Amino acid sequence: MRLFANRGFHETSMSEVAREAHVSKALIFWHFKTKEELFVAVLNRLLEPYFIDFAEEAGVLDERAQIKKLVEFYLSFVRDNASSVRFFLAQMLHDQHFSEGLNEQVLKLYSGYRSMLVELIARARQKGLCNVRFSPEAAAGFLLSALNGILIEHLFVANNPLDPDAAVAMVSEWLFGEENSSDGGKAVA
Amino acid sequence: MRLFANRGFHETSMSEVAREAHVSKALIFWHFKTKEELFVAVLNRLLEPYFIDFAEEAGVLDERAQIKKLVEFYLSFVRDNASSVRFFLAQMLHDQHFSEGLNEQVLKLYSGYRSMLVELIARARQKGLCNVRFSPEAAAGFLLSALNGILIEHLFVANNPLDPDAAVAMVSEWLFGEENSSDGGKAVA
DNA sequence: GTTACGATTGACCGACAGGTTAGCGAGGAC
DNA sequence: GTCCTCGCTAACCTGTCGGTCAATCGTAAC
Repeated sequence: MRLFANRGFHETSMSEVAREAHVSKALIFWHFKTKEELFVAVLNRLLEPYFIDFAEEAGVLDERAQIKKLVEFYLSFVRDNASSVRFFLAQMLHDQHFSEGLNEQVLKLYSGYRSMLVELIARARQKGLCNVRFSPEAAAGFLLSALNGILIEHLFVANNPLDPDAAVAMVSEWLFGEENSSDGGKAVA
Repeated sequence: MRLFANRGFHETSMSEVAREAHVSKALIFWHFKTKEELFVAVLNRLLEPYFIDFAEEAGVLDERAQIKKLVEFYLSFVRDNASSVRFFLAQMLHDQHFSEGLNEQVLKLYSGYRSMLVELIARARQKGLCNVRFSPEAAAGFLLSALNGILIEHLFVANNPLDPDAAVAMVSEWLFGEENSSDGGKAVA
């Protein structure tokens, strides 16, 4: 996992994997038919932390708090798993047809997250908590774009702290009209 | 260029390059000392279209129009050069220390774009054209995040048209309070 | 104690990688 | 005509790649 994640598929040789794992190369080929098979196994293992049960975390929170928690969760996850996120991003960008299965899973995750957002925003608007003019779908899409933008800025601009709280504050302001004392915009920039 | 851009560094062999170029492999090694040297030459060639002179395009437009043009330009470029953008993104994500020179150049481009945005927003605010509350830096940062978010959605979600006009409309609304008839949010979502 | 079987190994294979080298052929200088 | 250089190539070199295979080890069943 470490080798594949740090150096990618083509730059990692089975001999290296065997050496680092302190087993013979032949043993790996006994457990996994091909290098690709091992790689997709690694992909799936690396993908596991991405599947979390948000329902249990939601609990008795109201929609506004749930949305904020969802956003905060997204950004904290990216912050804490930056290298993994970077790896998957690079993998999907590069071998888009080699890793079709991965693409599929990630897209499922992503659309799951989006639909949660859409539903939450819709309910919030119904309750009058949310004063944004767009449709829930458009608002969620816009929100996701912003989150992804923050994500890639974090990955590329080296010394970027990625402060989830500040971002959540901005989102709150935009979505709920909540004013907050701190300078919300600065962190995103 | 085609081989490296489509398949990446490690998946492209010098023999293939030679075959596609209808020359001998040795000739390539006569012109370029190593495979890496050829690759960075290719990178620089592929990067050329990214350097454009925006000043000439700005002309006599006011700040509001310039900002809109800048945003529209960014998105149109991404739309028209999607595969190139994808390649560079993947390259920078993957070999972040191998392609340090590339990283540097791209970052320079990026910060140049950002500072143009910052300055334009600052001037627009001075003239009272822009009613956004944030500092110009924060506004530009937020805007760039949104643009990057749209970019990666376009790259990953397959059938995503990336309509620059709709995005520009959204930006206008956010930045200048311009209302427009079309449903702006839909395209971004 | 023998058998059976899954786990494990070192030695090995053909293919191909990046890179080198000896030399060929055309053309300008003299 | 001879020489020299430049652009170019076929053939080759060495190392490593993904993958195979016959043989061995450990252990549980009988």
